[in-house]
Amino acid sequence: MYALVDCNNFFVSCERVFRPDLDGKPVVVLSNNDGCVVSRSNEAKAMGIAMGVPFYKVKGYVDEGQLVAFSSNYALYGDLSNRVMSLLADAVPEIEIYSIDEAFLHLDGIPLEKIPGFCRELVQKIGRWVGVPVSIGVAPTKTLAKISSHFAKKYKGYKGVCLMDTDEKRLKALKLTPIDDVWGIGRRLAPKMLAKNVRTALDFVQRPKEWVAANFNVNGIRTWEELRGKACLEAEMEDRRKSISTSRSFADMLDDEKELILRVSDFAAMCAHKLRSEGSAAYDVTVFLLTNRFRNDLAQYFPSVTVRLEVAASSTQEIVGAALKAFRTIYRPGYRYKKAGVTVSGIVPADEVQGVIFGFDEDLRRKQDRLSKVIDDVNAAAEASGCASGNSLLRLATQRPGHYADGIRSEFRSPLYSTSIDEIIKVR
DNA sequence: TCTGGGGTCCTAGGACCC
DNA sequence: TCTGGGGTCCTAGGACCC
Repeated sequence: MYALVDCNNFFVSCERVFRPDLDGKPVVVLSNNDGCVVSRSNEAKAMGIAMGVPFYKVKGYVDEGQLVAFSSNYALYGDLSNRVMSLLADAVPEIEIYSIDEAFLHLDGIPLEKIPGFCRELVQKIGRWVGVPVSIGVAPTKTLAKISSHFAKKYKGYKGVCLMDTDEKRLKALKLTPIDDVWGIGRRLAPKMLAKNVRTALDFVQRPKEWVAANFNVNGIRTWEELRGKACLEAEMEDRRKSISTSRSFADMLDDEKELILRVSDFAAMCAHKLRSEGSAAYDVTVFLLTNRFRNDLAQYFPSVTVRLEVAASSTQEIVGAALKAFRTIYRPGYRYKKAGVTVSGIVPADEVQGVIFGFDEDLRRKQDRLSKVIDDVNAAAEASGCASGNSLLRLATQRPGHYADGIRSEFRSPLYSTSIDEIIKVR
């Protein structure tokens, strides 16, 4: 059996850990730049606030005092996520962390009759020790465990744990699950299903396999098998990410080349830092620019280009250098840019990088890597001591001066309750 | 006025090879 | 006049997820 552990309204719940006065009240958390609603308390959902709605459409409620909004605080959510995940990892032999707020547990070895008690204890432990409410769905496949967790979340009677251990329960749950709530059926497939008169998960599993194969690709067939109780999504135990991105929308549109160079340099430096922090190096550096797609009255331009390095790199100088080279080939004056980003891919372990290319300067590479390590160490020490936060005390001259969050709206940011030493002292 | 960010996988078509 | 068959790799675009 698989258990899917899912944190309820995760970002909102994280904010409430330090603001218990907000329990039972309508609360939302906003995306970067205070753009969209990305997490809602049950009370906010009940007000009709949709997932992903642009914030300006509901800001009126905040002004009237009917709704509390928070800018996103990823340092806080990341920290609480780590705490939840480590409790889970201690409880079972195998865990797959699926996202910041979800994990699959493999329950092999736990007798079926003990699973409900085991899961309820986990729910209570996480509630007591971290303060975040979680729901657990248990079923023979991951897709069914997802559905099971929806029931655990939706109906109070389950007390946070729903077990789907018989065919009877499975079919009943499938009947109550609209097809677009199924994991793997998204924005495009759902209308296609409805057009073919498949309205619920039960309608889908009742179709013959040949019908599924004729109408959908292998993912459709996998979803169908999973819903019928045959597990076909294996553990993806990849320990190394295949790509790393850093991108932001700007509070205002930018057209100045020099200003964009500062931003692209920052994004590239952040990618390089993330690469080093997991002991990786990358061959490919992609830069993209986007104009404002919501402004039909303005000229649109969405260029993207990838530069391939001869030898995988992770130093700030090399990644930023490649990103600026890429930027220069796509930047066109006369457009107003709303967003830019850098992605590094072709990721390999840093210690397997070899300088076998003719003309590759291994001595220079060693110096660059040593300099990057010094930059990381100094910046980490600066941040820990509170004299520079959120960004690098040490940075390249092509990066922006000041805080990296400058020029990005975050009007409703909560304090760094759990990761800033000053805040931790206050809370205690 | 104001509309996020970070990932993965699959597939079709083209380039290239023998 | 008549012009094969089979394979791999890469890429862009599309789909999905949170």
